[in-house]
Amino acid sequence: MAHQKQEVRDRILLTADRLFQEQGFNETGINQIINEAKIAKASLYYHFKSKEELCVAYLEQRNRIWNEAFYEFLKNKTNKVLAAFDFLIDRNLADDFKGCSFLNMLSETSPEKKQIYDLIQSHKSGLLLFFEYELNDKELAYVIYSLFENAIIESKLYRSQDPIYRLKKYAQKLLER
Amino acid sequence: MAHQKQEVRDRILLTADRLFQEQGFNETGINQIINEAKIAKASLYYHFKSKEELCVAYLEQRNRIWNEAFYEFLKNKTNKVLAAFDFLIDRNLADDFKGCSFLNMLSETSPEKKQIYDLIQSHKSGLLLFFEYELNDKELAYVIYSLFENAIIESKLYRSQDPIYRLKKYAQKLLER
DNA sequence: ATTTATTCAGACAAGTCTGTATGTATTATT
DNA sequence: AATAATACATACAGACTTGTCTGAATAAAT
Repeated sequence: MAHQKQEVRDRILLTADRLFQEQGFNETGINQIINEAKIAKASLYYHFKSKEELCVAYLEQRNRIWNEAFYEFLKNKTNKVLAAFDFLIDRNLADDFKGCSFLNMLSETSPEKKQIYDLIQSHKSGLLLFFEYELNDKELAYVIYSLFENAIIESKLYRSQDPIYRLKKYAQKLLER
Repeated sequence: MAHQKQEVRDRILLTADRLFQEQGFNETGINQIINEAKIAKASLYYHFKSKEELCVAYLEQRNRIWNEAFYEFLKNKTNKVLAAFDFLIDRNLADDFKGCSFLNMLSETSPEKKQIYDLIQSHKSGLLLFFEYELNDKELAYVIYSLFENAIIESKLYRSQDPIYRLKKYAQKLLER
């Protein structure tokens, strides 16, 4: 096998990752991806047999990247639950308030695409699991998780970090009981 | 002015409303709308000068329809805050778990479309205002509002009413303090 | 050295998209 | 009855979409 194989495949995925986040899935065409990744169209279809398959690979990669960054960020934090909210602030600065890639995809796809729904579900389940693990209280975890999710959405909608600060504070109060 | 004017305009909006919800905005073409509404393309562009303008009218109408149904549902309920969660269950049954039209649009548009962002913001602000009015406690209202929002999203993602029941129960506990 | 895997460039198919243009027919207002 | 508003059908422009195909070039594996 050519040693460039991974390189080209990765370049496709990295470019798709960036464009899907910046513009959304349906607003990003195959042609734009191959132009910006500087690869031939035939090379894309050599690695992915359809745009949907590329979408699946994208979500898998996104889940990996997000989790790595998330747990890396929380590494040296004492209160990881509250620190999770700070992570959102960093992300908004990095991606200009594009919001959650998985929720964005959820709005751009349909339940018939089972593989895609599954990946979104498993990303969100993993996140909820984190809160459950940290809090040892499933009910409280689900509430904090909801605040966390809404913090992402509201900060995207208003293009402001304020909702995050505010919801973090409310989360803190709930933890203090 | 022809008395049919409103009729045709309404038929366009009603059809767009149904299709945008069923399939999403970007997945719905102008041609499908005019076919299903049984009107001429020129008639659509007579009433709306672009698809984006149709989008704006759609969101305005959706906000009206949603609020009417919402407050009608809550009319005879004693605990309106908790009843709001029951409203979500009804809506999921009616629209087959399509989720929130405004959040769906949020994922399909960009902040440059200011008018659209504004309409989404004002819909969500109105909803938050409802909770604030009912609860007389801005902090609690924002928390319940977050549970409500996440109830919509999770029930869509898992195509299940369970998240709503669960989050309603947690909301109830928060109210009881 | 030969086979196999990978990448390239780009034409092409077959369809979609939004929006415009044309001309006519119907309806309402004055 | 004359004028203006509305609605019609439909062709068309021009750009876009995903995906296929061809044929050659390069690189790796055997």
